Formats: sequence, C-alpha cells, structure tokens
Amino acid sequence: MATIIDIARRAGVSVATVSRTFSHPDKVRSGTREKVRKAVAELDYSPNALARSLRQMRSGTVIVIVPSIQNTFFSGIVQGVENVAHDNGFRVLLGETQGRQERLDYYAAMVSSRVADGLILLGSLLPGEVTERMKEGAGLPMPLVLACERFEDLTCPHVAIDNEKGAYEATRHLIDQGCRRIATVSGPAGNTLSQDRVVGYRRALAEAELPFLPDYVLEGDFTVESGYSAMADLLLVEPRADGIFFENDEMAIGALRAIREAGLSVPGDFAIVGFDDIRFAEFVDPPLSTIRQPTVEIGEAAMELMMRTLRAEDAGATEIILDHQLIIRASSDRSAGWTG
Amino acid sequence: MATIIDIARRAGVSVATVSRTFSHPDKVRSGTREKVRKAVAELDYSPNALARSLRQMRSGTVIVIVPSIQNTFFSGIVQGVENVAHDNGFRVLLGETQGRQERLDYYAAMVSSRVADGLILLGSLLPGEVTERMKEGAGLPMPLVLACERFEDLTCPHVAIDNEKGAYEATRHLIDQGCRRIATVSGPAGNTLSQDRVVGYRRALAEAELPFLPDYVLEGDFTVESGYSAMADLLLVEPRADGIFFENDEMAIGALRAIREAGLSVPGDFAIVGFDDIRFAEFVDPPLSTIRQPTVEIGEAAMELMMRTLRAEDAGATEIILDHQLIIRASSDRSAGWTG
DNA sequence: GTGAAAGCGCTAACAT
DNA sequence: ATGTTAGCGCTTTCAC
Repeated sequence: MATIIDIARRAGVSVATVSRTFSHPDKVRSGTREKVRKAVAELDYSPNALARSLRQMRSGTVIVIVPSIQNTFFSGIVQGVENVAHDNGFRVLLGETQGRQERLDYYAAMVSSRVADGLILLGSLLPGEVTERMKEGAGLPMPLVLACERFEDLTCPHVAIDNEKGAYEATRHLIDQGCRRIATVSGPAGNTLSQDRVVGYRRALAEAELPFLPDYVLEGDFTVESGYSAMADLLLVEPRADGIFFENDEMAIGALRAIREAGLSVPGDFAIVGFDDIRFAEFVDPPLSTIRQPTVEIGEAAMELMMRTLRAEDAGATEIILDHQLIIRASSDRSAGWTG
Repeated sequence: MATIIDIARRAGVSVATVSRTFSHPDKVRSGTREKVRKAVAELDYSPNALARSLRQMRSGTVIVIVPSIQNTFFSGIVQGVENVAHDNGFRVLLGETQGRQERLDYYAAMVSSRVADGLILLGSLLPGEVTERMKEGAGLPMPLVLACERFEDLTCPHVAIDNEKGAYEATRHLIDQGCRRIATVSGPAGNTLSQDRVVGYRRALAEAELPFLPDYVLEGDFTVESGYSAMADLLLVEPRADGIFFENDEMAIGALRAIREAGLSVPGDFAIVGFDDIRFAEFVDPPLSTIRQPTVEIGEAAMELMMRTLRAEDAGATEIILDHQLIIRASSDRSAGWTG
C-alpha cells in the first residue's frame, strides 16, 4: 500500500509538496501538482486518514445516534446532517442503540478515543459519562448536539420542534372534529419529549373545558406493539373515548389493528391523530392524520450546531425550534365520512 | 487530554507497560497493573484509537452499508453483525446510501483511507472501485462481504437466503389457496435478488401448469409508493389477477391501499404474499403473509465472513445460504375468510 | 516483568 | 514554491 513517501519519490518532489497538493492545492504550482497527480494515479494511492487525523487532532467524523434503524422517522434527519457535514468536509456515520445504555456508551467511547469528533443524539438516552459530569455540575465531556429530545438540567445545543404546541394542535383538531372524550397514548414516562406532548394535550383539553381523566392517559414506548396493547387497554375504559392522540405514528398504526379486531371503526368510533408523519402513515387504513416534523431541516440545523461546537464557537445552550405541520387525513376526518 | 506518557509518568512506569496493561494485561504484574489503572482513573485517560490504529495498521471498524434506514428490514441484520463484531473487538458503524452510487463510493473511500477495515453491503450497489477492478479481472480492492444481494461475475464472500426458493414457496402458497392468475411485483430490473425471485415465481407457475403472462409481471423499486402505483397499473390488466406475490412487504403495503381505494378486498379479490416480514407486516389490514428472513443470523454470518477475510483466511467465494420461512397471515388465507 | 527506542503516515512550522 | 524535519500517541521489538 503506497504511502506519501512513495508518491514523493515517484513524482520527484518532497512529501510536504504531496501533502500540500491534497490539503492546499493553491500553494502548489500546477505543473508540480500534475506530477503528483500522475504518481498518485499510477500507484493507486489514497492518503491514510488515520495518520492525518492523528496529526491534526481531529477525525473529521461525527456519529449520529439513532435509537433504532427500524424507526422510519430518522432517515430525513440523517439526510439533513449529511448535507451540512458534506459541505464542511466531515464524514457521518450512524450508531444504533436499540435503547440500550451500553450501546450508547460504546459510541460515546469512540469520541473519547478520538475515532469521532462528536455525537448527535436523536434518542432519549444520554451517555453515562455525560450524566456523571452533569451531577458534578461540570461541562459537557464531549461535543454533543441534541436533535429532538431535550434533557432536564443539561445545557447543550439542541434543535427540535415545539412538541407541546404540536400535541396541543393535534388534540385541538380532535376537539374541532367533535370529539369530547379524548385519550392519549404517550411515550415512556421519563421521556421529556413525551412529557411535553402530554402537557400540550392537557392544555388543549383545559382550553376546551374538557375534563382531564387519568384513565385516558396510557403509556406506550413508541413501538407498534405498544400501541396495539395500549389500545387494547383503552377499549376497556368506560366511558369509551371518542378521540385519541398518539404520540407517534407507529403506536397509532398498532392501535388501528386493535380497533379493527374489536370490530370498531376509525374515525367513526375513534378519531385518531399520530405524530411524525412516517412514510407508512398515508398507506394505512384509514390514512393517518399526524403532525409532520421538518426532519431534513432538523438534521441540518443539528449539524450546523455541531460545526459551531467543534470550531469552539461554543454553541452553548443554543436552542433551535422549527415549525411542524398538522396533516389531516381520513383517520380524524369526521366531516365527510371516510373513504380511505 | 491525557496521553500514555502522562499515565506512565504518574504511575511511575514506562509507556510500554501502560500499553501492555491495555493490550496484554497478562504480561503485566498485577501490582503494576493496579498502579496504572489508578493513574488512568485519576487523569481520566482513554487511549487514542487513531494512534493505535495507525501503528497497528488496522482500524478495528467495519461499516455496514444500508440502502436506507427507512427500510425497516435491515435492523436485525445490523444487530447480528454487531453481535459478532463485539466478540471480536470490532466496532460497527452504518452508512446509508439512499441508492446513490456516490454515497457508496464515499464509504468505500473510508476503507481505502483506512478509516474502516471493510464493508458489509446490504444493498444492490457496488463501489465504483470494485466494478472497475472486476472489469480488469483483478481481485477485490478491499475486504467486502455481501449480505442479501449477489452480483454476477463477482467473486466475494456472501450470505443470503435462497431467494428463488422463497419466491417459489410464496407463489406455490398462492396456488394452494386456489389462485390461478398470479401476478408479481418485482424490484428494479437490474437487481439480482429480484431476478432470482422472479425465477422462483415462474418455476411455481410452470410446475402448476399455469401460464406465464408478461402482463402480470410489474416492476417496482421496493418502496411503498412503487407498490401503490404498480397495483394501480395491475388493476387495469384483464383478466384480473387473483393472487399477487410482492417481492417485499413495503410494496405489498402500498398495494393494499390501492386495492382498498378500488373498492376491492384482500384476500377475497386478491390473495397477497409479501417478502421480509417487516415489523408492520402483521399490523396492516389484513395482516400480511410473507417470507421471513433470518435477519440476525444473516448479519452474524456476514460478520463472521468479514472476520475471516480480515484475518487473511481468504473467505474467497464462500457462500452461506440460510433458511427462510413462509408466514401465513390473513392476506392470503382463503380457507377461513379473514377476520384480520 | 519492565524499559528504551524506533516508527506507523501524515501535517505544519520553519527554512530556503 | 518547495524542502527539511519534528512530532501527533501509540505498539512492539529488543535488551535487560
């Protein structure tokens, strides 16, 4: 495997010139550049990024942490991250945690060992190292940007939508459709994003002077399966709800099955709204109303914040809130019946 | 940021000893080991993986290439890869191509520049570098393992299921359910995996002495959207099909919507079978019959092959074929009506 | 069991 | 514009 020395020898120049040809081409005369390019082609050389990173003390790589690549919601965000990373000469790699702390800590260790320069977190987990530092009241132990989730007591650049408002609008929409007994299926209790959405749900109820009933608040974990079983539980609650706000689309899709199996219908018996607008949302029966998040923009903003952090501009506690959008489909449309 | 020298100084030993404490603890007396561990804790040291990789000439990282993290099928495979990687002290990172050649080439370049040691490919794309070398009749330019897809003229370790047989069984099952006019929606034409499945479909037809009608073979691209539009086309074909084999579940789910919108039913008007058994398959209406692939096992086998390749054991053209399974759900069950 | 030292491939400061 | 060289942090002979 050819090294920079081989190229230098072959091109009849110094290693410094070869290096410059790659990093600062404008500082090399074009004739020289040509000689180098020729040698590179002949020997099929490609620079050793490890050596370069070691020397430069930065890897030029960021890792995006997703809870699950099975969750169809993250793709747009990753796309956005990559757009900006590419413009800045950075690589993007993905890590999947499957909700396991150890897995996240494993990726965090890659930053500590300088395999990557920073982490963009899409999930609801924080590296153990970070949690410890927070307790000590110290700063972040590594460059970190949160996309979507926020954490109590953690000062960290962060981009998201206004979850409280999104949930409020979803619930409000159900009320406008004539629902009066509105339930919700939330994410895991510790999840701030989920908590924010529950707050929005309650605000909409309060504003419409509808009672808040604890029995109408079920806890899920954002999976289809949990939506199915939460719905099974909800079917037993009297009086029966007539509208349900699901805190993500996957759970809503799981619930559709439970409702179908019970011989009930949507939106006739239950008007339904989800959250995220995943790709399947408009293909289920009936097509799912939902809150669409601007995923690509979230990713772009997150990577911008990461770049600022890495340039030591200290993005600090910068918080970027982007706009969401209520998408009305048949699952909540009681005005015209529903034809699918 | 502490380096190995800081630790050596603090522990009162040489850098060699510190290094050995991490890499070959058995070659260090336990008392010495303890001193080192103490210094490490005090200075919050973590070894610079770049320096280590540079010295060892291997990065200890493999990249798994997925076409899209929106495709819910890959998660299990990644899980399997990680199981084996972890046992071997390897890191796993993901790269998403979104079907774009440039993106794949970008990840391939990470191997050339020694950021990663090899690539595990889940998609239907090959790095440009590899394609070129193939034309020259040369060997692989980098460690590569194919999971799922195979390529003509490419000698490369590879793990998959028997796609031809899976498709045969799916089609055969439709025939057993009484279907006589069976259509199929394939993947992109160039895709070998898709070609293999079409072959299996045709074999089942031939065996049952059913005619093969080109009009009954539609081309999709494995997305929900393409399933929807292929189905829209298929609805216009006379005589109308009564059974359809979709080469993946996503397309089948898209088709369900088109069928619904046409006022037709499944499995009454069309019995349907998909492929992959993605998580949503049993939650759609009606639940989808499908061919389940042993995803975790595929990933494990792929990483085993990668390890062999990296240990220069030259896995060569090793091919591992794993068992699939026909999952029968309501979408193809005409024996008992369908209750969802 | 432990230490001294060479060197992995590259970049950047300095010299010419 | 180009060359010389130190050194990034680590591992690994080779001595002792």
